[in-house]
Amino acid sequence: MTGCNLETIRYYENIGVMPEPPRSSKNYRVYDDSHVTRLRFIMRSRELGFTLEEVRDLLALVDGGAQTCGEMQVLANTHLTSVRTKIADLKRIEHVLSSTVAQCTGDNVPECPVIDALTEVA
Amino acid sequence: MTGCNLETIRYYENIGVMPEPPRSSKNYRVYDDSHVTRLRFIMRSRELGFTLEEVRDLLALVDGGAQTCGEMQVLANTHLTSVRTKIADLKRIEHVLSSTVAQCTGDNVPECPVIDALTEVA
DNA sequence: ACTAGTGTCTGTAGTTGGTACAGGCTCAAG
DNA sequence: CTTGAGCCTGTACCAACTACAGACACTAGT
Repeated sequence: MTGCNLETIRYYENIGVMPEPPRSSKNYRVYDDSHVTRLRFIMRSRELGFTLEEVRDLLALVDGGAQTCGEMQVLANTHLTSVRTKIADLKRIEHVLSSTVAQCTGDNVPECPVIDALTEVA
Repeated sequence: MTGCNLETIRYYENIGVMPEPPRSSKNYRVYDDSHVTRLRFIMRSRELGFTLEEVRDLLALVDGGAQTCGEMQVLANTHLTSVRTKIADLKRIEHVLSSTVAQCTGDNVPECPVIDALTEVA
């Protein structure tokens, strides 16, 4: 239903972000709509790059029943900041790599700007 | 000299990207300039986001003694592509998050666009 | 010479977010 | 009654390190 790997669901149960579902007579896990909703929430959070620790915080607010928009906003903004930091880091890397590769002749010669860039003292 | 964590150097030795250095009489590792150069090469590669597996490939070319600019260019370009993919992914995330957070009132109320965004079926 | 504090040595366990078995039970279809 | 699939638990594995534990070595101060 969610497309989530079965072992991942059990992993989430193990680390406590998914509740232990009731069991059938033969000890099979029996999930209902509430589990599906919760799993989707987790999956969506993960897709947006929240760590499981952050997901735990988000869920704690939701579970608390008294979550406020202000509290959620703080968590989302904190994460947003780290996403922006990662983008900035990767852009720096992209810049260095692309400008270095652009200097390559691509020839069958041992001299190479990429090696120079990796060898030079930063 | 490199600022690299000592245990990380030993880890690199363990996985074979750093050579086993000669030992002193008391079994202490004795490094020389070649080790420093190689470690810096690895550290710089890691800073640019190459995985250790990719570093291994880069080093294999360098060690081969017959590396060509063309071969290095291929490795660097492959990595560059994956960096650009990561940037694109993060930008999508950044967009969703920032536009969602922008709708927050930040008030002390339970209704929250962030929760809605995480709960909605993608 | 003695002691304290720091360094190195090896080896193993922990981290994150899962994935991939092994070995065993259960179930539905043919 | 068999075959193939599903679920169960528990453990091991991946990257790229970090953080010990327990043992030995070295330096400085007394």
